[in-house]
Amino acid sequence: MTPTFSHQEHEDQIYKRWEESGAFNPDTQKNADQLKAPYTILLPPPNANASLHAGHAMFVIEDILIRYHRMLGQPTLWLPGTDHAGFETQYVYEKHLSKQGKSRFQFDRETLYKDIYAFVEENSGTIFDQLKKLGFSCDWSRATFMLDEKVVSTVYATFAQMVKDGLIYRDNYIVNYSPKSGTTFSELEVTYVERQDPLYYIKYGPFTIATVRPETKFRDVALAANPEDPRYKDYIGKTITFDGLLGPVEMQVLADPEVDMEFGTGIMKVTPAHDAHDFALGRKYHLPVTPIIDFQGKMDFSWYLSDTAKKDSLYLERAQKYHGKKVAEARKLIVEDMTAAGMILKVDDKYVHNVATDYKTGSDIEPMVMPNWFVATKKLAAPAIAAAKNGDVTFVPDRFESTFYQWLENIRDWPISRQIVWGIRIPIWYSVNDNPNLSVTFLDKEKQRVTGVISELTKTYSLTDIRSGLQALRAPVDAQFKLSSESPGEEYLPETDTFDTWFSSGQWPLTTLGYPNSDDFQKFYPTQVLDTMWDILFFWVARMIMFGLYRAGKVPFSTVYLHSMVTDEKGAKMSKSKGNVINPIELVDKYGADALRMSLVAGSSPGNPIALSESKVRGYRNFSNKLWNIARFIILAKQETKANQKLQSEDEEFLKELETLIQGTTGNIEKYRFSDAALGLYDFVWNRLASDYLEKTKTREDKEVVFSTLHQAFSQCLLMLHPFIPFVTESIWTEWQKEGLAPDEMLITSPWPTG
RNA sequence: GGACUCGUAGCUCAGUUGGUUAGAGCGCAUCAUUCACAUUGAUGAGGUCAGAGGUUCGACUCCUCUCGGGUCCACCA
Repeated sequence: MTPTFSHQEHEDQIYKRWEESGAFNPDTQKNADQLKAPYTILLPPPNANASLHAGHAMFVIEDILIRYHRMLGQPTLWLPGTDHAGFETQYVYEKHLSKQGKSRFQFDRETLYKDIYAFVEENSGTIFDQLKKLGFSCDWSRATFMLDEKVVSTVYATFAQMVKDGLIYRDNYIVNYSPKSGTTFSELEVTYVERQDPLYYIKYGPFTIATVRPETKFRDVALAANPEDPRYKDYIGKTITFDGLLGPVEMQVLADPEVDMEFGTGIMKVTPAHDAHDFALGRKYHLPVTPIIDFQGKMDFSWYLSDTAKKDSLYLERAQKYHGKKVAEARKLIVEDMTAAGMILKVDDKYVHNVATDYKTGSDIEPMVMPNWFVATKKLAAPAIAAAKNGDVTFVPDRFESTFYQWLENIRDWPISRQIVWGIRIPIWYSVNDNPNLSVTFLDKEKQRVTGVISELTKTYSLTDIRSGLQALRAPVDAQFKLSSESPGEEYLPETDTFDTWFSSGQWPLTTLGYPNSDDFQKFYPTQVLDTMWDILFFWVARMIMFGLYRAGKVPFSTVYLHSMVTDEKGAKMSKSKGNVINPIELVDKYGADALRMSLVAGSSPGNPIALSESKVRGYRNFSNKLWNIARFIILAKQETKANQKLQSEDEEFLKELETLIQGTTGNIEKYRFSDAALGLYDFVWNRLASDYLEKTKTREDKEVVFSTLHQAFSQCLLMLHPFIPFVTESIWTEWQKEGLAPDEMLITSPWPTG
């Protein structure tokens, strides 16, 4: 044995031996007692084309649990997989395209999908190799990709069931639309940023209204004031007339108690098409929805320009000037014109408000009305709340239980359609005969983009050409549709929207285990622990609980463990822009996987951040070396053991402490106190066993007693340390096997000490 | 605006239902030895446990308030 432990020399071959031994697979795991309850964890699927970051390394918690339960002799399954990460991946691919001077709009959706698939395939696989470097004992034979056939078929079956149960509906709804990304975002994916914008006080006949968005004024459909407001009482229910930039305007004044008398001037305009609050108000009072911004984020005045008959040339000129301009640009022009016309009474330059932005690109979100597929969530949420209340699912740390309720009790319906190609297509088809007003965008034979209404387009193009060049289809909210994974016939065009990523990943426990009839599902569902970071508690964990209960009638896991967020050494969140990202693989190469694993576990507690630093990793590398040298010392001190050895009191006391350690470590793992377990072992081995007992007994005459005590104690420590630092412990075990100091069974499948 | 969380040694953090002189790692200082390990060993310095008040025989631990970080949710045109 070398004087220092060289992780490079051992880690890869140890991993190979574990894998070849069949230990990772519950069907071939040698020590599995099939009569015992299986133990299962699903690895939260990283993006297929991702590479490892420090957050993934935190899944070491799962490896500890898996290895511990494997050593208890349970059939143990840690099922890995990868996510297609719809939006994320398409975004990466688009950047890749733009480097080649191309854009996604040059491809029909089917070709684009195939290209992205190939791209992902080429860039996938590295994440698994990296997880292996960390020593993760996943059953790779069961690895699942989010777009695998078995996943898609289960997702389709769930969707069909939900349609049948009336949980799916189509609606025109105000959504968070990002013109830049060209898709809708859920409430969770929108980031609000504080910003200072001018607040304009605009003259509206007898009133003054305050707004940061003067460009939408042309499509206001009403005014609203608080019924208690004495300033406007007399106007309520009346229609007022005044001159706007595009001619005379007539508008009704509504009374609504939600209007804040304190804000601005106490009277507001109502623009249902471009504001969530106004949309709700519009619904309440049955106001028309009148858009003025299109899906490219440009001003659309065609509603005004289409009828030029009775309009003043000045008005027409203005409308033409604004038409087709980007929102920000149009706002500038409109403010100029309003100022010139004396309509702007005051501008508050210091107005600070929160603006919704696209969490990915940072550009502004436009609230827009569009047809969407929705999941009615109330009925799904109720059983999930009940499951947590009656303890079917518990949270570590438990304070997350209340945030879980808070979210589920206020859950909103979930828009599940995404206007992107990369994902699982919603299995819906529209008959062009039944739906003459389908709006369609496709590439013709010359690869030119054509957009129009299907009843018109079919006069010029064949349906086959439209179908094969299809990019996007927008069906009216009341369109007739057919649910089917395959095309139901010649006259059908497919829905082009895909499911929100979380719609499929929310079914991960069902899809990976083969709901409803596979052996795996019968055996491993429900799983035991779901370990992830708290940031996706709602996105993902809550959805899995809802889907699990909905389809299988049981929560998919009994414990939700919310592991630490890995930060840099100063406690700051790692991010590329800050330049403080620590690459875990570099640390593994330098100090070994064990050292990194210990660093992430020791001193971390669930739900709280954990600071990672190189010096900490170095310290735990030294611990690996310490173990290695204790093992060497014991080999050198090897003695024939005699029967009826007489222990001295220091031996007995030492072994008693070992006993306490075993109980403590076991208890700590069972209670998810991994840091305590790891630090307890660290302290015992280094301080009690090596610095204290080993040093004190060097001069003892009864060497065989000392040897056997040390040998026994250190063996037990190796067993208990194995889930935390598997490589060095297994390496030592192998050396000891050569010396006849360890049994033949590999450490990974050796029995956990019972004390 | 609402909720959660943290504030303990220079740094990063433990401190399990309140109980004797508050702990670890790293860093620092001094010394030792090449002994299985210099990726070592020994010794040591360093904390009014953010502040104030309260409950208690007793508070780092429980309660209230204040100050200061962090996170999440909601969001007023």
